[in-house]
Amino acid sequence: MLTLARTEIASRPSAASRKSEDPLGQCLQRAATRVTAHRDEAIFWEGDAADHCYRIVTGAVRISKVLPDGRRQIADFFAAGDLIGFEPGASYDFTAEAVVDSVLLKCPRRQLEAFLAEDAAAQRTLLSVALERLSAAQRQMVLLGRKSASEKVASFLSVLSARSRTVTEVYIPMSRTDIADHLGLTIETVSRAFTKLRRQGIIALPRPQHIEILDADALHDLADGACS
Amino acid sequence: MLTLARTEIASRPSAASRKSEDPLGQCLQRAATRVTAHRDEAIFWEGDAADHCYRIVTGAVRISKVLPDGRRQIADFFAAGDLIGFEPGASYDFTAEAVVDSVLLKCPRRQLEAFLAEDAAAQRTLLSVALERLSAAQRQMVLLGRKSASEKVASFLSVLSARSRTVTEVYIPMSRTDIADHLGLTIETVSRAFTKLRRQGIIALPRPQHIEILDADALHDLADGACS
DNA sequence: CGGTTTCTTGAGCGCCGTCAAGTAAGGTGG
DNA sequence: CCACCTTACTTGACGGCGCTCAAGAAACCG
Repeated sequence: MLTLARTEIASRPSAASRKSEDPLGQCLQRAATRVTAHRDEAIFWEGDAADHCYRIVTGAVRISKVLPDGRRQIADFFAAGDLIGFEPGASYDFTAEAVVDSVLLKCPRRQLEAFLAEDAAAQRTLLSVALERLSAAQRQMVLLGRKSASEKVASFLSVLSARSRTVTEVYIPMSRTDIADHLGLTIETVSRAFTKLRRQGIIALPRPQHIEILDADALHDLADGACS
Repeated sequence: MLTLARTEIASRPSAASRKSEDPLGQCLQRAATRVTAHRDEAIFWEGDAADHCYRIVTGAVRISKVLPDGRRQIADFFAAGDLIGFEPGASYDFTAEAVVDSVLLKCPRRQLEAFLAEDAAAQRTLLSVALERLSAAQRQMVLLGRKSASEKVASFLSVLSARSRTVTEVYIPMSRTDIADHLGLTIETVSRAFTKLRRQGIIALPRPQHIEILDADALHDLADGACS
């Protein structure tokens, strides 16, 4: 089936996803079990005991927090190669759910902790990953706090295209609801922003989950807030 | 002078700020030089070569990113004991400025890197700090993306009081502009939110930079989005 | 005490959220 | 392959929260 391949976001060029800098790989290979999570299925919930870490093999995962009245914020999306659920405390402080049908390696936390205690290089890699994510989180804060709806959507597409294998043709695995909850908007506003970008000739939308970037420069300028 | 003591935010109860879990201390003591930064003075700029790390001795520091047209987002505030400027890449990806006159320990990055390579415990501590900050960043994303102006200000005061030595009387070292840029609001909206909390009897504002929390439960409920 | 900066308050507007309807896409069974 | 149903996305009208512009009040400092 070609569908599975198309539903994947390409891995980010982060340290952990490259074979040559993947000291966690051997640990996970030995101690981990293979699990699957179907579309919209939870991998773990915020507040659960953080007993396991997960490495995404195929698919895509969203991590989110929800307010008592249901308002949701998706902090980030992850793809093949990424590690999730390695927590500072005893319990997960966000919920992780599969965006599309996904396969993961499930590794006991104690096992990973023990491995890290003996392998300084692996620990250093994990520190780099954490710092990289912190950097991404800060960019997302600028987006959420200071960008307009159009700029938010342009930024999102910009990041997605950078992660994508094909730069101009980008497949969007997540729903408009997920995009809205990631950008601090409503689905209607996201949809209107897409339409606006299409009318400006910056993107084409052959199908809702399939965009083509027609003017990359304009998209990036808009994303970086360098437009009037 | 009592003023200096009053202008400090109390240190967070993070791992790195406690003496017993401070393996970085000895490294910094040996290799670091003492520097001062006056109110609103930059410690380093986004894009500069990240050659040094800093540990705050006294005072308070804000880290921020600015869009081309001047829109600013303050990602976080730091206080005595906190380490800033330890970057994943070759250059700083945010600007650090003193909120009040501050004293810092300036340590060459190479020195710290070398120290970390030999001390696994210190590295583990740094990983914990990074993960803790990532967790805080995710909470801030919920705030920026999904909370109302009143909820944002209530959350801010809630965090500030948790970090403060005295729980009910809280000193606010930063300006309304800083608060606004941290919460994704304007100074006018921040001011109006303060007034609203005062009229609701949740806080008192004897002076602009000095608040008293009269109803902690109501403040926390509002901060957590558990109100109508 | 005067000057400067910071904070507060007010009036009006605009972006985005809400509510509602319409349209397209996808999946299922005949 | 197509009718049917369900779900997801798009578009429109309207209102409200928060931004903009402007003035006034308070705090801070020499």
